[in-house]
Amino acid sequence: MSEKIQSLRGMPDILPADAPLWQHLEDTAAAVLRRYGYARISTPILESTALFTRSIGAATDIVEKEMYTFADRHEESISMRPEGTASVVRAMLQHGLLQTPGQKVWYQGPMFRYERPQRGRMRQFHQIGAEVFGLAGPDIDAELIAMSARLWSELGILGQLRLELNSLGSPAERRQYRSQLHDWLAQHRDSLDEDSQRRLDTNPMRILDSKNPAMQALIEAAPKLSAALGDDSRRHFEQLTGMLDAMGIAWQHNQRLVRGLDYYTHTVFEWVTDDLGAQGTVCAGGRYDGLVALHGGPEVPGVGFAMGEERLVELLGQQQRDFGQRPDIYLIIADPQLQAEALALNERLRDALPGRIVLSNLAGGSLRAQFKRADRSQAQIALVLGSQEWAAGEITVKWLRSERAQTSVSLAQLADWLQQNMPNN
RNA sequence: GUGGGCGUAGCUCAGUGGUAGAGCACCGCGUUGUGGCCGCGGCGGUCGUGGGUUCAAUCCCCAUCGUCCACCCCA
Repeated sequence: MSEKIQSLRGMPDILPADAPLWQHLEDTAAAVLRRYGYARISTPILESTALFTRSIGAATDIVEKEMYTFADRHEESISMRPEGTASVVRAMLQHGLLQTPGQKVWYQGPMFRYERPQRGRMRQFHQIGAEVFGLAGPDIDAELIAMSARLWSELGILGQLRLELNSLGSPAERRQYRSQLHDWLAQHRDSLDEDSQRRLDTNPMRILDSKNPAMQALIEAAPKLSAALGDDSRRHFEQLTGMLDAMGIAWQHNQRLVRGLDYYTHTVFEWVTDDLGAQGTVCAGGRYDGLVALHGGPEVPGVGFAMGEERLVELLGQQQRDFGQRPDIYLIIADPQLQAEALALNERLRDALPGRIVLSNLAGGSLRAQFKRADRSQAQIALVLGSQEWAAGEITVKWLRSERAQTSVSLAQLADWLQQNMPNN
């Protein structure tokens, strides 16, 4: 007796029942991205481990303990991508696509992080992301954020989200603030909780967004990041917020928003909801001006974001909308002798009505059983083909979702008749 | 990696130290050419797995795996 094999922990199947939600999200996102001039890029799931350690930061949790890393058959260390930006930068650079400024690309696909699963956090999860290269000004930051806001609005979830915004300044300013913060926190080491003491030397800025209530007073008293910004950084941020205001996009300045990845500079932002439990960030991004150079490329600035599809799908699922597409026609075969004729008839209908969903009853069954299946399929119309109809060159049309009277239509005119009589939905 | 909750039918869950039930779903019949509502019948479980206590364990104990939620981290 063999044991049943199950899917790996944290790697869920996405079942047909949820497919319409995913399809709606991905279709909507693709359409919005297209309207802003983004082209799709697809990169491999496996990359050199060094790509991620270099860009995400060797001291981050993602690289330290969450990557799926292993040696391939030639003992090269390879990793499954934990996020999308590093791969996109690599691909753009590798193919010389950064020569012209203003490249806009987007991607969609699975990412992998070895974490303990919980609501909104899986080991295999999916992101849709957008990246823009070669534009340094706040205008593209603003357009990028506006594009995300438009997507939320088209998905009907804008009201559940709030935009949090911050500036990390230039790499130099960020570095300087980091050490200033570290020194200040080190003086208060005794007031830090266990987690924060551990973070003090590895990633002191992360202490700022600690959830521990006992830490809040200390965090309030700590030196502010905004005070460490130079004139250029401050102007970038002010121009960005001015543009957001002009576009009517509400935002909040969250000085504790520091983001997890090492490569961010200047603008960082998150779209957050209270409707998903502890993992409320639905989309996050920012500017990464040093990243391309870090990978041996020219000094090309970049900015982008990534959204978590699982989290957005859950949000969409909370609204009781129906994204599924229902069949239009279900063909009932009243006489088993007519199976071949029935299949041929439906092929002709599919030729004539390309926009319609046309089902054939398969595997026989009593008329009663076939009607039951037709009803359950949610089809608008049941067609009944039996020996009586066949002899007369007709077919029976029965409306399943309305009280319209059952009728007979000649087979020769069936496609035209359906065209004229079936409502478009 | 840490803490807590939960594992009984496809799903949601009851239940008892003497090897199990409901609702929904599914199949059939009531109508030998008509679905939905209703009625009747049926299919379906090694009670997560392994060990221990006991005459006897789905129930008690231990371990293990899975799952959910939170911490951490992050989309």
